[in-house]
Amino acid sequence: MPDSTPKALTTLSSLKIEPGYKRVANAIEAQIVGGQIKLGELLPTESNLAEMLGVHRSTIREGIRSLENAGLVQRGRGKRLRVSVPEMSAVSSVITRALGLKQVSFFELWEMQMLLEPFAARLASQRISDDLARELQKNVDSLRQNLNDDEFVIRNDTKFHQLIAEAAQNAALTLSTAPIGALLFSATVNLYSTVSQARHRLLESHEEILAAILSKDAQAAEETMARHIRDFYRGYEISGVDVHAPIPLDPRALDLVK
Amino acid sequence: MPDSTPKALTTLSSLKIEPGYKRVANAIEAQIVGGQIKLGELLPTESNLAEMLGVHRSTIREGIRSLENAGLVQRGRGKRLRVSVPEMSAVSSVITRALGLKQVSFFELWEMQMLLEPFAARLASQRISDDLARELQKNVDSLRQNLNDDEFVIRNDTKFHQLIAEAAQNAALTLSTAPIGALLFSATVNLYSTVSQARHRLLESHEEILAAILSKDAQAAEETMARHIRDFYRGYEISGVDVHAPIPLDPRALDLVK
DNA sequence: TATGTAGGATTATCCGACAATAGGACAACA
DNA sequence: TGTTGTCCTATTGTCGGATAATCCTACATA
Repeated sequence: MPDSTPKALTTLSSLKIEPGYKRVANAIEAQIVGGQIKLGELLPTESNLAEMLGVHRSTIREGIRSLENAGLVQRGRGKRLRVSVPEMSAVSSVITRALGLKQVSFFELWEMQMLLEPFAARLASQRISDDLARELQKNVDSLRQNLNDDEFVIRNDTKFHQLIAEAAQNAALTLSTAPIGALLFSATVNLYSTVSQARHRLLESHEEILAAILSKDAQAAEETMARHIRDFYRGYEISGVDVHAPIPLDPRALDLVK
Repeated sequence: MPDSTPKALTTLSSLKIEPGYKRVANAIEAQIVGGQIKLGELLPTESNLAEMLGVHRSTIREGIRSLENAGLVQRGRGKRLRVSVPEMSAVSSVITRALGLKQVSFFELWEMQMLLEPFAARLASQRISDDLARELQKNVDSLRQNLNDDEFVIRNDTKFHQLIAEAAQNAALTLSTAPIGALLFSATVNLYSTVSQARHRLLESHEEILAAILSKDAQAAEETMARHIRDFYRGYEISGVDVHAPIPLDPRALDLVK
């Protein structure tokens, strides 16, 4: 066999130039990240950008799509492009999709939840704002009243944990918990219809956790939440699904984070 | 003041139809997420898609950009579109950018790191593969040899934590830690040049952690890592920067996750 | 004060064309 | 045999230009 990789010249960098639409995206992104264009400001019109960067308007449009998807710009028919802080929801749905396609297992997600949620509950008990406290209270109240509506229960549950994450006032934490919660939705869809007691235990747990948070008892908040998550695991086991099998990605899970 | 929100008709859903490119993106995404198109397969050509969906090729192209950015499809000049699992790096950079623009503080990130890293170290000590063990060993060795190259130290440090997260074999965990590590890079850039002892302590810590993981001592792995992260916090404080100020987003941070 | 209307600005979509690249088939050559 | 050069075709990348749909503002009207 002849030497297929000669010693010299093995470290040549590819001199391929990036396609135009990607250069457009990078250029605009750099302006935003670098702070030359401030948040909330308007971008030049597509026609202007095309002129400025010396490419056709179609190319500009393709480049901007990338940024739009990442949440860096918002656009609308007839409206100018506006620079915006990426909505957490936009980012969350990217993560959710990725994890879903990555075929993560229930166990992996649960493991993370078991780490994050009690921590979030502890922080929430110390930092929750009056507004969020009210909203959390309302959330639990409405759960009590709609305990037999499966769809409602699941959405309400997701929202409950989302509110607690928010109350913890840590953006990185919020961003980590949201996709996990959304994905576990897929796993929970059939849980409440098969395990009838589950919904009552859910309500009790939420009430306990709420009480602990409102009374600013960090220790109790952490513990009740931990118990709640462990309960969740048992419920899943009882329903008979393999915890190590990849979670089937339910399309509704993506709506959930939006 | 007249009633600006009449009682009836308050729950009308917006009947705005989505623009074409978004419908295109959704349609293709649904096919992928739903599993009709398997990973690694080729998508129809742009022209075919245009014909199938009844829109112009330009519209198809714009729709596909969104998916490309999210990492769902890969493309290249003259090459057909290929469906792919989102690269973790693509997702990480979206998260990193979002958190950066969201102006998160060092404290927020550190708080998360303090939760995640010791946990990752514990799992890694129980689950690490031989391959990763070797790579981790090599990582620490090369740190010992390049201890005076600031840029190298920082990249090496990021990689160290990334490897441990991988070793924990939990995709959700990896995805949470990567962006946090990358962003803290921005914060660390000036640390080692100002605090001269820091780099030696860094090496010692990494050696300790490595030893704990390789000997599969979960307890020690968790504790040494926790100490390491706390050290990091002290170092940052000493350098005199306000831990609650938003982290300035260094462009290199985005390269780091790629 | 609220409602209707006109006009310009801007994005959304379409049309059709050409350039650039990838990939394969095949001949020429050492 | 294995390498190189040359063709061809399929496909993406970019372009120039056109039209429709929508937003925004100003102004008129009741």
